Order: sequence, then C-alpha cells, then structure tokens
Amino acid sequence: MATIRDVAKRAGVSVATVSRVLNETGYVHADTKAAVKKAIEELNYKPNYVARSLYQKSSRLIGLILPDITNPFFPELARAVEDVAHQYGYTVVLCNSDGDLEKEKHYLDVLTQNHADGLIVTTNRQNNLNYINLNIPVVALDRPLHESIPEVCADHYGGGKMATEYLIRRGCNFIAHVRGPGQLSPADERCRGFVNAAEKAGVPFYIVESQFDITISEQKVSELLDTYPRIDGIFAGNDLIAVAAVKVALKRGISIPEELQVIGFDGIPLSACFYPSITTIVQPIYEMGQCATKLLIQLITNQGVTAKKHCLPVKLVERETTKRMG
Amino acid sequence: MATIRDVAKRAGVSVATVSRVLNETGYVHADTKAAVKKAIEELNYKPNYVARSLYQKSSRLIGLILPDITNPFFPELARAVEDVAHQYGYTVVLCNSDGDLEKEKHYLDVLTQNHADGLIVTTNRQNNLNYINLNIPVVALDRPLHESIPEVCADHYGGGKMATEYLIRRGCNFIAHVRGPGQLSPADERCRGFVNAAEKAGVPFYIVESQFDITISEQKVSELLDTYPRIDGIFAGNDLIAVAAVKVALKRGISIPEELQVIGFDGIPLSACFYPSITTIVQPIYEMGQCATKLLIQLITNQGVTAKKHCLPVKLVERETTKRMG
DNA sequence: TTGTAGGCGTTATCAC
DNA sequence: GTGATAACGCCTACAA
Repeated sequence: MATIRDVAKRAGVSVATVSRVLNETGYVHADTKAAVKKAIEELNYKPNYVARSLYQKSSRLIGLILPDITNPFFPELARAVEDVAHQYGYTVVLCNSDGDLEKEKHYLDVLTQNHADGLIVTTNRQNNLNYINLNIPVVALDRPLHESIPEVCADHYGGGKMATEYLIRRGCNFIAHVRGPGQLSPADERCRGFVNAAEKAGVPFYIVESQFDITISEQKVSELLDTYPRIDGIFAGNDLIAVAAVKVALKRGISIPEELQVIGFDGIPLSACFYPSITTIVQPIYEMGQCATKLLIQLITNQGVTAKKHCLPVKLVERETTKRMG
Repeated sequence: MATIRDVAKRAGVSVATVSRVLNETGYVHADTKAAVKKAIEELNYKPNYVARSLYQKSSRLIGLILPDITNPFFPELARAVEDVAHQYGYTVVLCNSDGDLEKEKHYLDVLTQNHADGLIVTTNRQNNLNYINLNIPVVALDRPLHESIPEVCADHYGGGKMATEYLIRRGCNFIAHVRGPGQLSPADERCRGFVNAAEKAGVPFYIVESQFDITISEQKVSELLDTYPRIDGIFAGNDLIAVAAVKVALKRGISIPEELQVIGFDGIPLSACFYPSITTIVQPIYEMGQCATKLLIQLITNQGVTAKKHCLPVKLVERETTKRMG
C-alpha cells in the first residue's frame, strides 16, 4: 500500500502538500495540485483511515447494538441505519447482544476502543449503566434506555389503543390480548393501550402473557381458546403472536375473521405475506431507523441537538384477519 | 481516556513494561506486574485499538458484504458470521450492496482503508475484478465469486434434483419449476438439477423464470396455472416463490397438497411458519455462515488453507405442501 | 527484568 | 504556497 510519503516523493513535494490537496485545506498551486493528483492516481493511493482516526479521534464508525438480527423486526431497522450512515459517510458495525448484558458490555468496549463515533442501541435493559457515562453520543432505538439518552420509538400505547378500539368497532364482544413479555417496555405500553380502550368501551377482556415467538405463542393461544371459547377478538402483542393465533384458530376450524378477528403489531413482512394476510398496527420501522441515525449523526457533529424523545406514529393496516366494514 | 503513558506514570514504570503486561509478552516481575495491573484498574485504562491497528496493520475487523439484510435469507447468515467472528475476537462490519457494483466498490475501499483483516462476500456478480487483487483474504459465501477465491455454498444442484425426484415420487405427473433470476448461479444450479431429474424420469415439465419476490412470483404462478392447469407439482426456486405458489393455488380453490404439491428451497423461517407449512430443501444457513467465517479466520491467521470449495449438503424437510407417504 | 527511542500514516502548526 | 516537524497511542528492537 502506498503511503502519503510515497505520493509526496513521486510528486516532488512534501507530505504536507499532499495532505492539503487530499483534504482540500489551505492553499496549493494549481500545478502542484495537478502533480499530486497524478501521483495519487499512478500509485493508486488511498488514505489510511486508521492513521487518520488515530489523529482525529474519530473513525466514522457507528455501532448498532440490537438483540438479534434474526428477529424479523430488526433487518429493516438495520438496513435503514446502514443506508443513512452510508449516505453520510459512516460505516456500521453490527452487534447482536441477545439481550445479554455481558455481551453488550463487550461490544461497548470494542466499539469505544475502536473510536466509534456513536451508538444506536436497542436493548431490553433499561437504565443500563453501561451506556450513561460513555463519552460518545448514544441514541436509543425502539426501546427507552435511560432518561438522559435521546430515543426514537413508535407510539406503542396509541397503537395498542387503536388496535383494541378497532376490534371493538368491528363487533368483538370478548377480546383477549396475548401480550409480549413483561419488563419489555413496548409490550407494556401496548398492553396499557389495550386495557385503557377495553375498559373505556366496557368490553370484557382478558390478558395472557407470552413471548415474541410463534411456537410458544401457539401454546398460549391454544390454552386461551380452551379456557375462553367465547373470545371473538385477539389483539396480539406482535405479528409473530398474531401468526400463532391465526394458525391455532385455523387448525381448530375457527373461521377468520368471521368467528375470530385477529390484529397484530409491528408490520413485519410476514404479516403481509401470510395467508390470510394479517391486519396489524404498522410501525414505521425504516423511518425509525432513519430518524435514529440522523439524530445520532447530528449529535456526533454537534448540530444543536433536537428534542429528546421522538415518538413516531403508527398506522393500522386492514387486511384479512379482521372484518371489512361496508 | 487514559493512555498507556498515564498507566506507566502511575505505576512508576515505562510504557514498554505496561505494554508487556498488557500483551503478556516478555518477562516482567510479579511485583511490577501487580503494580501495573493496579494502575490499569484505577485508571480504567483500555487500550486504544486504533493505535494498535495502525502499528499492527490489523484491525480485527471483518467486512460482510451482502445484497440486502432485509432479504429473509441473510439475517441468519449474518448472525452466524457475527457469532463466529465474536468468538475469535473479530468484529463485523455490515454492508448492504444491493448487488450494486459501485456500492460494493465503495465498501471495499472503506473496508480496506480501515485495515479490515478479511472479507466475506455474497455477490451476484461473478468474476468481479474488484475482489481479486485485494491483499486481504476473501471468502465467497452462498455464491461463487471467482475461481481464485475460496467459497462456501450449499449443494444447489443436488437440492434441485432431490426436490424434483421427491415430487415425482409423490406422484406428480406434470411438474413446473418457477425458477429464480437467470445469471444467479444458485438459481441456475437448482434449475439444472430440476431438468436433469425430470428428464431422467421422463416426466413432462415446464420452466418459468421469476424473481425471488412474492408479489412478482404470484403473478408468474398465476399465468402458469392459467396456461397449464394440469400442473400437479411445483418446484419453486426458493421459499418466497413457494409461498407465492401456495397462496395463488389456495386463492383459486386448488387444494394443497391433494391437487397441487409445492416444494421450496432455502428453509427460511417463513417456510416453517407459513400455513400450510412448506416442504422445502433446507440449506444449512447458519452452518454456512460459520464455515465461511472460520475459513476466513484461518486464512487471516495463515493456518494452512483448507480446500478451495466447501459445498455443504442440503436436506429435504417434509411439511404440509406435499403428500405424506404411507 | 526494565527503559529508551523510533516508527506505524495522518494531520496541523509553524516557519519560511 | 510550501515544507519541516510534532503530535495521535501503541508496539518492539535494542540497550542497559
């Protein structure tokens, strides 16, 4: 690999001059500039970013910490982060934490020791001390991290309400919420929205806790339908749970949406391609990733920080697991 | 951030000594070692990897270039790569190329300029000159890159044959292959396997080309079934196409598997959770990622390179879109 | 067993 | 306009 010194030698100038044309900083005569460019061309010189990072204390690396890229919610998020990062000349390092604090800590170390310029974090563990005294900007994505850390998420509470009201408007008389795991903030919020809407409407309801996992949820839904056969509407904690609900119902010969209506949450691709396609509360996943990344880059480049918390609106997409009106 | 010099000062030794205890290299008296460790502790010193990289010309960064993490085939692959990399102390940089040569080139530059130690590449463009004269190891994953580059992939040809023979054994009399895009090596291989098996069995067959995309494939399958209503078996080029086939059939009231059997390829999670669940040729996706990463790390650390091409076996998983025997 | 000093490739601050 | 040169933080001959 050619270095700046090689270029300087070949162009018959000093490294300082080469650096100047490289960074377009300071004055340099048109002719020398041309000579330098020629030398760069001939040597196929590429600046060494590591050396540059060492001096600048900035690597243009962004860390993306998320539980598991294999979870269908995250690829789109990761994609958005990568797209925006790329657009602004940053590169993203992908870290799967499995929600494991040790692993998060490890990645945090690796990232900071590599002079990452900023972090985007999706973690279940709120108030995680790991993140608060870092000296690089951090943005929490999808889930709150700490009150001092800016955050981009969707309106889970509003979505929960919306889903529930929708079910009720579609004529459901006994609705169940198969919620996501406790302790997980979005699951809690959605559940709160559900309770609020159901109580306000005076509709009887029931709540079961499950995981964001199809197999486990099939089990839960099965038990639920055994216990409460009257249920005619299910608000699933996310689309995976919704898929489980639909499958269980179909296998039992319960017709959807005639006898049982199901609505999910998230709007992952699966919800649209499943058959029947699943009515769901769609989060603007890509936009969330974009927003978080732009925010982070603003923070990194110090362009007057904007609001602390960005709560993006969700929207209800009607598909085949709920009744069409009119 | 504390530097090695701060530690040295605090421990009352030289930086060389600190470096020695850090890297466990060379002799150092137990007492001094203890003193240094204490200083490290007190200062919460963490070595600066950037400085280290500069000197060592190695960053312990691995680049993972793939078309689009949003494609359900890739998350598991990425996860495997990340897991193995992490296990060996490497960190992975995620790059979505969209199969765009310019983007690939850009990432290649970024990666090499950051002293990435190696690359794992999934690209459609074979014989891409970008990769051949790099001076870091490269491993091609899922798709061949160039004859000089080691490769990890699944047995697409064998899988194609297996799927076809299976359909025939299950009694199909007129089979169609809705294949993936031309030019894409795995799609070609699967198609070759199909043709070979169908011809050998003397079963009439038909081939349509589609994309690895549900919506487009629904269209293609629709046309196919219009033209050849006799078709009683479809070998889909991948699971997305299989999903499309199943949906189209079901919407037309064609019962699966009684009137039409469908088999996919890949074994993405969707194939298992779809209803009906889809019989498919499962690639060992996670293992492929692991294998490629281990191979790359061997190459990086120069541990006598193993065989050039690793072709992993696929297996047929019977589910609900084909008939059960006996 | 430990310390000194030079170098990894850049950038930026001075002089000239 | 341009060129030395001192950082950036670490590692490793080579000396001591």
